[in-house]
Amino acid sequence: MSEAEKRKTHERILEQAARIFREKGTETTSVSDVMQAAGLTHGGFYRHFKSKDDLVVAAFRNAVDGVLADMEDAASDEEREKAREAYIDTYLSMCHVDNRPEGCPLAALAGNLSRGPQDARAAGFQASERVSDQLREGPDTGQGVALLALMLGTVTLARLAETKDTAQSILDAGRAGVDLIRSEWPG
Amino acid sequence: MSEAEKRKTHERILEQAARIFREKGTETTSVSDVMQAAGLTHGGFYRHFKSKDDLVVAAFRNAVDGVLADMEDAASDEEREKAREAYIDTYLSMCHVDNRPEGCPLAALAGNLSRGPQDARAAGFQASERVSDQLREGPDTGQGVALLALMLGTVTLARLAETKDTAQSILDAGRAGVDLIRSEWPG
DNA sequence: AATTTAAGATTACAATTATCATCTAAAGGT
DNA sequence: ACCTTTAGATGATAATTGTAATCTTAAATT
Repeated sequence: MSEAEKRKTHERILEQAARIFREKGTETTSVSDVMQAAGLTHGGFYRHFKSKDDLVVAAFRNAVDGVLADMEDAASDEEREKAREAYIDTYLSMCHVDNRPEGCPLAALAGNLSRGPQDARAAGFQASERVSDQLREGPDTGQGVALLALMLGTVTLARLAETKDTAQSILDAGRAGVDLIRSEWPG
Repeated sequence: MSEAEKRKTHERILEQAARIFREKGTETTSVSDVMQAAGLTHGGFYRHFKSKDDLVVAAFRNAVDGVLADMEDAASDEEREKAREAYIDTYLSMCHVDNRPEGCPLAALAGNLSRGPQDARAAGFQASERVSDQLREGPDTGQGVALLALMLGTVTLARLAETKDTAQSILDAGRAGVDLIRSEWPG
């Protein structure tokens, strides 16, 4: 196993962890589950991470990097605006509601992180700042925060719905609120 | 132990469960933890509930009844309006951010419920309908949904913050959004 | 008063889990 | 070619947990 091979394995563990944690939650997912998803056995885990808590934070960060890439890597203001629009559309879509493993890490894990260890909560907070910072359109950071809060809450509620129809109507309500906040935000 | 005594015990288990589940989450809380908080040992648990999952649902419902009592029991429209205002103020307060055990059950558990068993998710959905129904001010149910989503998301984000100051600024952003949705909702 | 019932305590059990120790084979440096 | 290191596998350990069986005592019923 070369150095590069190890990095690849490390990355595979991270990515699978990011998926499974978002899908099933961190507490109901065992280290063994993650390693198995990465095509490994549980024993080698501690060559890569200090503890499960450590993995939770690293995987969360990895997931955040993934969903923010398009917006943060935008070269021009035009591109950023386009990426932001796409982000919101995707966020408030039925696809996002159904697709937890690749969806917003905050929508999936914020509740868990905030009652977890310090660095987990800190990672969650940093993520929320990065996202809301990308969402805001003016100098007031509050707009970005309100948008993220509304979007996150909307998907959380939609994921409780029993039918696609009700889920969709929840998404529609969230979208109407987002439009309002984007067009009428004071300042 | 009389019949009434049993009901009291049952209620005590429910209330402690509702508190601890909101505080620490359902997966990191054991049946034993709950029974201990109720001043009992774990053995008698199954005289009261079929399973832990059963308790989770019952405790959640109990918690929802608690937080909705003021609004749903309002006699007049004036009282209801007053209760709604108080609900929103309390919801978007630092006290709520700090006080998970007695806070909104959806803010504390929605993420967990939606990936749990059917009846847990169903209970979460019903709760969201009851809350959003109380929050809306007109015929459009969407407004209530948007308000709940924003408030729930706001508290979720505020609970990630490291300092009271940042938490408060998140609450302020949520409040501004709520005001907007209340004053400018279309229709 | 005698009998039955069941709430809650004690104990037991099987499954799961995070973490560690040990083993192996292959990579990299000598 | 030999030695050292280490990624990953296998296996062990100790703790926790959900659930069930059994026991005890006090209430409800006869």
